[in-house]
Amino acid sequence: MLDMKFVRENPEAVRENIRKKFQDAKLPLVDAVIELDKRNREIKGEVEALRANRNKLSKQIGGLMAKGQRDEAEALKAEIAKEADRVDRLTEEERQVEQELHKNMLLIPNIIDPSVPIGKDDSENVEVERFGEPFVPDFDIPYHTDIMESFDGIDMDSAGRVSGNGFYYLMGNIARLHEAVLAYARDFMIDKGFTFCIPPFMIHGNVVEGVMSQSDMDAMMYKIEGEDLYLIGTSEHSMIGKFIGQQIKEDELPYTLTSYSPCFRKEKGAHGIEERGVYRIHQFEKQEMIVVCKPEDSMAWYEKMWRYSVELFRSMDIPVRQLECCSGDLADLKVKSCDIEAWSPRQKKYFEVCSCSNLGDAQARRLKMRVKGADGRTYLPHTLNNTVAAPPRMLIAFLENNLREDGSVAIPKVLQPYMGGITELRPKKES
RNA sequence: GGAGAGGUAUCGAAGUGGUCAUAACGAGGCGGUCUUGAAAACCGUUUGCCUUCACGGGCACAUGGGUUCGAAUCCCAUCCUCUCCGCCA
Repeated sequence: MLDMKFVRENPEAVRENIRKKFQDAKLPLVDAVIELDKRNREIKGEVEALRANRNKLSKQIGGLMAKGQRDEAEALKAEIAKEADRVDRLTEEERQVEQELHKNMLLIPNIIDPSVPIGKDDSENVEVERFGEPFVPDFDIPYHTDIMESFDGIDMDSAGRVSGNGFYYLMGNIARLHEAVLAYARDFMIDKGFTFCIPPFMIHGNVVEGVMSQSDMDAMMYKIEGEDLYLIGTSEHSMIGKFIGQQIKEDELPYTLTSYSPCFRKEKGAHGIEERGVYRIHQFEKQEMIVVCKPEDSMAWYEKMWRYSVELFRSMDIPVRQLECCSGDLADLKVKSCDIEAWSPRQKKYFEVCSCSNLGDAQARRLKMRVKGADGRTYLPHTLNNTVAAPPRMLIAFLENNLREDGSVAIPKVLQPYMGGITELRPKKES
């Protein structure tokens, strides 16, 4: 969400930004909010003068009553009553205009960073850099669920019966590997100086509105029936929501947090053939990193954060690349974002495993977070988030890249302590 | 789930229908005096948002409604916290 003052003073910049994101349908919103803002200020001017007068007279009534001058007090009451209708009407219109204004403001996308490449959709995202050799072995890599099955590590059939499509049972060593990756990712971030957190997995509607756009909310969030609670789609939601309405002391910045949570997503929309198995599911687990910092520091944190993901994946011998989101693929709240994609030797292409975003002050403004500066002024902090590791999807990359020709899977050194010291997984039956 | 108490500024906390909410008082922050420096003490200062060139004005006492000329204060609903009981991993 943008600052209304900014829109008022820079309407062309806001329009240009909408065009860069190929959301021309939203262009009329700019004139609409400027018109609503104008009307809002007109109403305020009038209604506030009326209120000022009423407040003044009411105070006089108080004085007269204290002195027992009832008649004079009644005369003033009558005077106030004359304006009451107009005040009520204007107050009602003010409420409506403000509501409409707020609704439209939520739809106008955040101003993207000048460095963001311009493009229509995800097909125009830009590969920035590769890390590690994208290696294709000379034997066939099976589909990830087949690899897992070779270790008796997954049961999709039961999950279908119990919970439906989009759920899974992980079993045995695959389940253990899933936990090992999370534990390793957690300790990796703790070693970087981040504070480990376990947040609530359900949050109130006003927090949901503060951290994400309406369209994301509709496509992602599960609501608990009969209560004002939603299942989180990522721990970012409860970790940023943590600061709702809070005044933050400047010397406490930056907050560098790493949170674990299960994530629940409706995943509305078509699922392609490559999204079978545990690639796109309604429930998964994730270790996340969150930074709340001064505005001038957010780009430096952004750079640091995506590099942490690269470092983590490289420590498990998984080749990755950084893919920068183009303007059209960037969610409305984001200033800049990139994906870290892992190499799939089976598909011979990269696929998304991490998503790093700088939200600027958009979430902070929506949540009414503020920082008290050393000079006494208050300002909005910037918020960032990035995936550390999100199994089971990241297990796809892990298994495909560590699979050997004999069907066994090497456990990288960094994960061995979390796997009871074992160095490899051996398939149940040799194939 | 039942009973009770409560939610006021950065924090603690007073205020129970008006004329100290321009939010008492205390702490913290900031500035100063004193000091070689620091601590202590003392003096001053310090809520946010909107609007205005400015003077000023409006709004906000968990949130949303209501009563009233006037609500932190009274009424209703919702959310949250604490205490006790019940249930529970």
